Formats: sequence, C-alpha cells, structure tokens
Amino acid sequence: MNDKYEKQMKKGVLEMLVLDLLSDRPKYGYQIIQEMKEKSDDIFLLKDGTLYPILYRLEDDGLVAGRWSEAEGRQVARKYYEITEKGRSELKDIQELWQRISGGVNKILEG
Amino acid sequence: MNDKYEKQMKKGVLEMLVLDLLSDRPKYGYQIIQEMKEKSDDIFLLKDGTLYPILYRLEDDGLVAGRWSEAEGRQVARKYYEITEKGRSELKDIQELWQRISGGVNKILEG
DNA sequence: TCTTATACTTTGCAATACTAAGTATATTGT
DNA sequence: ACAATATACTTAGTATTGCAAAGTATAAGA
Repeated sequence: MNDKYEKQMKKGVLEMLVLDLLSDRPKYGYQIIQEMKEKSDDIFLLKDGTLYPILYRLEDDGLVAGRWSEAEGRQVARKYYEITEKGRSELKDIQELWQRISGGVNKILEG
Repeated sequence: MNDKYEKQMKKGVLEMLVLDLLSDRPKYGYQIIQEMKEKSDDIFLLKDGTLYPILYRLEDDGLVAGRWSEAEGRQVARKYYEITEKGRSELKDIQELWQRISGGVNKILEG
C-alpha cells in the first residue's frame, strides 16, 4: 500500500543524496549503495537498477564525471564517479530547495 | 533548472498535504488551494489542474468523499471533500512514512 | 562445484506534478 | 452595459523517475 507513496517521496531526493555522497570523494556504484544504506540507518536501500540510471543522468547533465579505474591489484573493473564543479553548485541549490520544500511540508503538518 | 527537482520532490507529499488539510473539516477545491498557500508561507502554490486530479485519486481510493453542496444562497456549486475513516488511517501511515524518509534524507545530508 | 558478493548495463512499467485548454457563474471597476 | 478578474470544476497530454527484472561477468568462500 505505502510502497506507492514511499516510491514517490523518494523522487528527486535520490539524485541529491548521490551528489551529496560524492561530494567528499569519488566513489563507485556498489560503494554508494552501501554508504546510502549505512548513513541513512537502513532507510535508503537502493537497488543497483535504481542507482546506475541516476548516475547516468547526472553524468549526462554534467554534474558528475565517471572514469574506469585501472584494475588496482584486482580484476573487477570499477567505474568511479566524481562530482564536478557544476555538480557542487547544483547540489547547493538542490539542498536549499529540499530545506524549502520539507520546511513547507512541516509547516502544513504542524499548522 | 531546479523546476525539475521541485516538481519531483513534491511527488507523494501533495496527497498527504491535501489529506491533512481535510482532516479538520470538509473543504472545496479553491479553499484547499488557498489554505495550502497560506499555511506553507507561499511554498505550495497549487494550480487547480494539479489539485483536482489529486482529489479524484483520493476519492477513487476511498480516502475522501466528495459531495456537491446545495447552493447555499449562492449560485456557483461547490464540491466539498471530506476525509473518510480510511483516509484518516492512511494519513497517519503516510505521515509516519514522511518522518522516516525526511529523517533519512537529513541523516545523510548531515552525516 | 555451488553459492554469495561484487560490479555494471538495459528494458519496460507505473505513478504523478504540471501545462494547457475548456466550461461556467459571480463580482468589481469603468 | 461591458470588460476584467475571481471563483469553481474538468480533462487531455507530457515529462520524469523509482523500481523490478533480466542480463553479463569476475572473485571469494564453503
């Protein structure tokens, strides 16, 4: 039942969260999924089929840049995503938007 | 630019906000739009073309019940929407979901 | 050998905020 | 009287996105 609302409520915020996680250092997909899970106390459990399309969109928009790692003593190639300057600038704007929207929601719920 | 994110971030929460506004007493469309604007300090400025489809969905789901008013000393008919018991129960669940999701977002942004 | 974890890609579906257009009456200003 | 604005509801169409599911492939542990 509430799966529907949960899915909808996550729209828009996931891109912000991915950008935020990338803002301290470049990370690869699986790592982003783990950190998202840990930092949110198991609230954001992303499937890989959810994350990668987000990364591709961010890349298309020039907010992150992906580069394949030269297999450092391991075989499985990893693609590291790094936030761009444009990405940092956008992240700031999106976070302000989140404060505005979530603040507005709480005003109504508390009012 | 940020219109895209703003639109997405509102997904899911608008139904919750409409249900919340209806939880004290029945209201008609225009009134809901005004209260949404006032209580959110101009953050949620709904167009009628956005609100009514939400009301119809809520009605289809049995969360609200609409009834036409018998024109009380005025000519323009108004359709009043009233929250149902099912609607109150769902609202409680959706609000808990909102607390969970927005809490998770803030954990990541602050972490 | 089999299972699990790691790691990335792609297709297709469902849900919804919004724009735009349409219909109609009431009120206010000129 | 006329025009403009506010009130009030309806519907069609678009774009976006979270997710499930399936596919490809390597590494590590039982």
